[in-house]
Amino acid sequence: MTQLDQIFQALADPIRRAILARLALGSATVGELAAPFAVSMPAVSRHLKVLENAALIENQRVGKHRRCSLKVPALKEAYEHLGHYAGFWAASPGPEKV
Amino acid sequence: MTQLDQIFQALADPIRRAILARLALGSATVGELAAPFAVSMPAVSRHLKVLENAALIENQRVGKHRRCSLKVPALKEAYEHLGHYAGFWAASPGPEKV
DNA sequence: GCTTGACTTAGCGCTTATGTTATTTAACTT
DNA sequence: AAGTTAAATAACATAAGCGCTAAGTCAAGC
Repeated sequence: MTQLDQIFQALADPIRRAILARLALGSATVGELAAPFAVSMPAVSRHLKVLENAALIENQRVGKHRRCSLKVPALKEAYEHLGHYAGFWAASPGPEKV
Repeated sequence: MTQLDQIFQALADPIRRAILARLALGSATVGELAAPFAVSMPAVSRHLKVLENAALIENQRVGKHRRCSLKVPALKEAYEHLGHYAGFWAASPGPEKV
């Protein structure tokens, strides 16, 4: 599984995307990240591991908490991959009124 | 599974990304798309279905061939989703020389 | 109308993903 | 030292993903 595979795979889950969106506002602990979701903490812990393996986040212990934060380069890589297709929608306005 | 889930899920496979890259050059039949890969035609057929369900491609029968082509809006949607994070790498140069 | 050619669908096996609860680890608290 | 809190890991169940071969569909050509 390549890096890009892992990144897109990680992005393919709504909880994980929500976690990234939350982290875009600033770092957070695992508990804080888990709170909004109706899944158990272990489930969130594993989502975080998926994100970490994709290099989308990193974390660091702070006392008994673990503080997670966004890791930008992987996001950028995915963005730039899709950017190869940018010519298609740059050329034409797109389906905004379709 | 949301649309965005399906799009990113579809993008998480190297064969499917290669198929999209190929289609970026122009439409192609299923056989043409399958040729470069060391997997069976049914496998490619299912990859195409995944891409189709994600609205990343569409296809149309032409005689006994099926001609596939890129569907831009879904691609754009994924791109724009990641674009929300663009501020992060726009602000700082990024790890190009790290 | 039967065959050929281009796919798709079905059925199977294997691996990966996701969730749960229970247990463990690690670090602060008293 | 014992307890509490934060999070990870283990063990398990279920579902989904991806591959294959074999069989079905459907338009073209003879």
